[in-house]
Amino acid sequence: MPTVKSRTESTRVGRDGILNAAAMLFRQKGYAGVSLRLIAAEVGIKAASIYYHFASKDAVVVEILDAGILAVHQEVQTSLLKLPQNASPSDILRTGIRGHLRALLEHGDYTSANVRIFGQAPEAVRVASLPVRQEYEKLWDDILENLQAKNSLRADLNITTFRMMLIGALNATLEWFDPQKGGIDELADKYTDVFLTGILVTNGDDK
Amino acid sequence: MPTVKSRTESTRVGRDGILNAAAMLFRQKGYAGVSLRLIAAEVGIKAASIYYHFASKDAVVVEILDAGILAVHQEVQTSLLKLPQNASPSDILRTGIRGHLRALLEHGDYTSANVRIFGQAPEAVRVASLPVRQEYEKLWDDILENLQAKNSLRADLNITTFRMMLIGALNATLEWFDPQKGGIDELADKYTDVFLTGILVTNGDDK
DNA sequence: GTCTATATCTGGATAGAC
DNA sequence: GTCTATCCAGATATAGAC
Repeated sequence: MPTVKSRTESTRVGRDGILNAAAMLFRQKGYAGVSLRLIAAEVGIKAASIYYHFASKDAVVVEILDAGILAVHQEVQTSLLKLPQNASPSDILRTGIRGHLRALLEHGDYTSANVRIFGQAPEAVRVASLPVRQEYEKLWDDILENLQAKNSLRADLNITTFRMMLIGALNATLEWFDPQKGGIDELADKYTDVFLTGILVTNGDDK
Repeated sequence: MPTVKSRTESTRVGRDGILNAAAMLFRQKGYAGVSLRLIAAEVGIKAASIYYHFASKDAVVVEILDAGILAVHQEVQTSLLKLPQNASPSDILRTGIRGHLRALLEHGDYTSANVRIFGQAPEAVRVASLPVRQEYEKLWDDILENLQAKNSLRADLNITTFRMMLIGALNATLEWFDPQKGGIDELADKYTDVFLTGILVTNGDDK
């Protein structure tokens, strides 16, 4: 797995160069749409050279999937840790949502590739990347359960279902988000507002 | 394009049989993961025979994409038309959401295939299926704009952004929904509740 | 660490028999 | 309307030179 440092520097050579190029291509074309020849061409080497660094195409894919989840996990977690102790439930959710969207839409070839190709990858690949995935899900479950225990979230809200709804909605932005038409933080605010208080005009607001 | 009738009967022969088999396979394996040989094997014919019915693999894909959107469109639209004239904003949204989820999760090889492969298909295929897609988006925009004009939705809600959030969230259920663990209508209710009024405990409810 | 060369397989697509 | 046979491009992967 590439180090966070080398990845943010978008290394174009060696092992990390292969992973960076592969992540970008998988994000665009999906699992079966990317060949080792294509990855190699992007890096500037020949396909056979990839086998010096990786045992197979799927070995490359597994590393990209794991790195993608880890990147969102870290972004969300460190954002939350920077919050003051007395942060409100709204602040906590807004910060988590913003962190996820930033990791996905801002510097996210690995994260985006994960969202795009997880569902199409062979069974063995999906199984191999499950543990890292489930840890991220647990991060959100913990956040949400904490808030519910403090009576900040509705008692009848099913945390597991809402977590899947939330992550699904956030990941879906990948299909249409255009940085030209609006910032990530503005988008995070809009999503947070809907999830927190919904879209209905509140009855009795103007009484 | 197959007729609705033959599609619900899951025809296994001829032109419609090819489309049915292809839709099921594309849903599972994505655009590049499905070969004409695989489709043919599923139907019980040889790959070359597909060319009697279709000009190319992408011709098959385009028909599946269009049929998938049309199926959701019709399900949502007819559900809404059955509502009484005095249906509440909540009823309208709940009905639309339930219709979309039913089309997607219940009898939805075409609809599911659309969600899965649209993003991976070649440019030409995506362009070809854009008009039908945009018509469905307009259906939702009309619903939402009507409600906002009646002052039922918050005035500051951006309809386009919310429509993308809504459809994205609904489509994402495809990745994890398991009919063994809960019904579609219950899921639709949970999603509707969150979208309508959010997840926060309302301040002042117990005053 | 990357190359050339190659083995083996599978992909979309076409020609022509039946 | 489906078949067999085939073309050719592209896929993963391996062997061995440099």
